[in-house]
Amino acid sequence: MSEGVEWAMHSCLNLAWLDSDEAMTAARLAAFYDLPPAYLNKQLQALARAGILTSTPGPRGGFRLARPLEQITLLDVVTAIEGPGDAFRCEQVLRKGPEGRDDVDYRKSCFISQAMRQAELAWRKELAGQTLADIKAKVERASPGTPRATREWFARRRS
Amino acid sequence: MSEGVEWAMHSCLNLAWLDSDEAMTAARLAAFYDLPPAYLNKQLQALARAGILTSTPGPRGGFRLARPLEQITLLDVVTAIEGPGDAFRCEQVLRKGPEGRDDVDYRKSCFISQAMRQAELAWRKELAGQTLADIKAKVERASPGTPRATREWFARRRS
DNA sequence: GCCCGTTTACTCGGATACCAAATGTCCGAGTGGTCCGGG
DNA sequence: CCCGGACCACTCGGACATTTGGTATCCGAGTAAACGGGC
Repeated sequence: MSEGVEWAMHSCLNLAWLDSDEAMTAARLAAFYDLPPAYLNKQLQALARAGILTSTPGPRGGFRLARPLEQITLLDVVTAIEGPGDAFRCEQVLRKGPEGRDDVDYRKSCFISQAMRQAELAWRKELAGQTLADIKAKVERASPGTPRATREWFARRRS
Repeated sequence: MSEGVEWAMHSCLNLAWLDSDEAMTAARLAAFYDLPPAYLNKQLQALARAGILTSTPGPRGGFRLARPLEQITLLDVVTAIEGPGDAFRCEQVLRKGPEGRDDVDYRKSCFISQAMRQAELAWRKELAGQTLADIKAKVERASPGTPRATREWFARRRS
């Protein structure tokens, strides 16, 4: 799985801890975790394309959350970065076998494919069951100073 | 996910349909689905290292199942091919943050990491809940001629 | 005919190329702020 | 002092390198069978 998933989730949390009326630059968000700025920008673009963030160019521009964290599941973020395809992609090897037929979609009929799909479905269900708001609440419960510290760090780095 | 997982599972099923007292060559198993022989050999080696297959060199050598299908879960095959690592590998980006500490294992404490791990756990649980014997039974129920046809195909290709 | 040593052909196993995708970087289009001149 | 326009700095967005891992291939070590000669 791509590295950008982790970056995207943490950056979304940071965005949630900032005043939502001001946009945050990709460069600032990258500096917070010492990440390559241009590459994080690429990931944030993916989030924007997925409708999770909104992007505004020009001075005072940047990224901000497109909707409240309660409406952003972990699956949303993963899908935005990794794409909608399944991790296990059935290449329909049965078609090349001696009994293979061209008019059959083995992604549906092959029992191995079905089992793998079922497992990924369980994975997706778990991810869809947790929102970033849940994560945010857990973090604030474990270390209540995080929101204030994060805001202050970005304010100090405004220079 | 690697292509080899699909190849490995189908090849294990084919091995199960053959007389288990004779080993089957990687080249024959590859020819059944028109796969690159040397590359399938590589995947079968991984299965052998994982203890799923046993390999014997020399003439009349090849691969055979190391244990009955009932004791081979889909997770076993996936782990053998993909390795034991998680798909989502937490790079502990929090450590590089302003509040990051070197003596903390963020793979354990980070709530994002926990959530992703929980989802993968559900995925693994689904895979571990199904054995190749279950798949084999489903196939034989859907198309009972498969075992005989497979045996005959390999017998005909013995030349 | 039977046994044993040699040859031989066949298999896995790992070392070696190749290629696609993830990772990382750079520059241009576009926007909003800012500054300056005029009223 | 207030307003309008031009300039400018800043940001995203996509196009362009680089590196890593998956894909594919080839050749050697080792083994068991087969063969031939001797008893």
